[in-house]
Amino acid sequence: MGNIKKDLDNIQVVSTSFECSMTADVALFGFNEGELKILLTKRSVGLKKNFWLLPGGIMEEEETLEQCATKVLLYLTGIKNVPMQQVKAYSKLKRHDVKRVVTVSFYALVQPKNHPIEQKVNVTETKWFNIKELPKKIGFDHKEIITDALKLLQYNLNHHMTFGQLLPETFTLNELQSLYEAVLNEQLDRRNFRKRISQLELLENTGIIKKGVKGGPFLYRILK
Amino acid sequence: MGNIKKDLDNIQVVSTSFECSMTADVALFGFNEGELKILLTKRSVGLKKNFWLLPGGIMEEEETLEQCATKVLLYLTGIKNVPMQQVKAYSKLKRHDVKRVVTVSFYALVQPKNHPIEQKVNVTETKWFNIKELPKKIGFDHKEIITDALKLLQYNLNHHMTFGQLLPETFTLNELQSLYEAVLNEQLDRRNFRKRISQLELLENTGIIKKGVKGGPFLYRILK
DNA sequence: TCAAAAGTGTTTTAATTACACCCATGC
DNA sequence: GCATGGGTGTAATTAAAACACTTTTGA
Repeated sequence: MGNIKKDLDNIQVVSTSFECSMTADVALFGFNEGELKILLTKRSVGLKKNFWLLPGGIMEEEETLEQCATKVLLYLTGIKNVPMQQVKAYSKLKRHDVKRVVTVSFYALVQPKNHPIEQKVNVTETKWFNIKELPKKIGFDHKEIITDALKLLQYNLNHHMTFGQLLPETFTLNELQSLYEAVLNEQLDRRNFRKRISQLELLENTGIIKKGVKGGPFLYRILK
Repeated sequence: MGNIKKDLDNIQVVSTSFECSMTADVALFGFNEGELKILLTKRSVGLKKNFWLLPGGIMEEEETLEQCATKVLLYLTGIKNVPMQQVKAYSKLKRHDVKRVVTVSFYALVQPKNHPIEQKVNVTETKWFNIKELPKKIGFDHKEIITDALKLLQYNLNHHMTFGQLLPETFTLNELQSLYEAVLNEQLDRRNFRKRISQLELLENTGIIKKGVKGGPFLYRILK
């Protein structure tokens, strides 16, 4: 744990305190074709060029971690206007190869089709991966970050029906159920699911029937 | 959100990246006389001399945030060998008066009687406060940190019966119940509580009866 | 017209809640 | 011996799980 005398002196924040680079990493989940996806990038500069990474980048002096997360997502993928949910801080000593970097992870939820990926500077490839089929070469500790983010997403969906922008503004109950099934990775009984959702009283039936799909399902929206 | 061109350049971690002081703050909970307590300190140096603060201090180059949390608790209070649970990162721009400081909070659980407070350098006063009777003048954003830590403690106790060292190694079921009641801030039915606990199958009856208390209650311990 | 998906209720089972008496111990 | 806390079970309620047929629509 280092030198005790020095630590004792430095426990107060003073001008000589150790400083550390901080980054925000974003686990961006998408829902598409009944599958839960996550967006990974390959960078053209810096370390880990041959590894898939979460969008992430360093925090500047005049921004919070939340703002940083929003910024890096925009700059690396062109995606914006997505609420961020903090997950966890990671501070292992050797997690970055060159220097000490502490990262704080966030997750965010979008529909991929609403956010066509913009190829950005410093990025060679950006791709949606099925959460069940992640690539082997994931850089840094981003595999662990993805796992932790998914757990929190599962918890929040299950307990508060928070699915952000994973679905369009109006959606059928079957679309909602298949989202639950993809996120929780389990099959659900249709009637029990609908009963459970309906007694939360968070949705309203728009009265509009979705066209182009057999059965003529109603579209629902989140109750304001 | 600052200068876009500069941010684009700096999204990679490079030698010129912004660096920031980081601290770990510890919400140390104690259980005593049927009440949930939290330990706050007044510092003799630095800012917020007239404010109560959580034990906390800056992270050094060669330690993780978890190690830092362990260290600051030891140096400010003499308390050691307590597992830490990460709660959340706080990164508001003006949260520290002098310079940019990002903190990550942890909670830990002890019995105050096992950890007599050692008056440490840089500390003028250290005191256990009933969680329901916190002082008005709490510095920085530590009030918010306490609230968030308590919520996580409540969740973890309720869902996983994780009460750390809040109780001695052996304890009666009534002691356990009154811990639950203090943490969750609600009354529980004795028979329903015991049924619920017993079907978790996490405790074992030592067969030993606790002396000095009427009724002759059995002592239990956590099953290994 | 037929294949595919939507919509809907009831029964069974499990979990939670409410509730009262006798026993053991310390004072 | 009596006041205090310890220990225990059952009935009632509520929540969760299992389960099948009819209707609607697109192809």
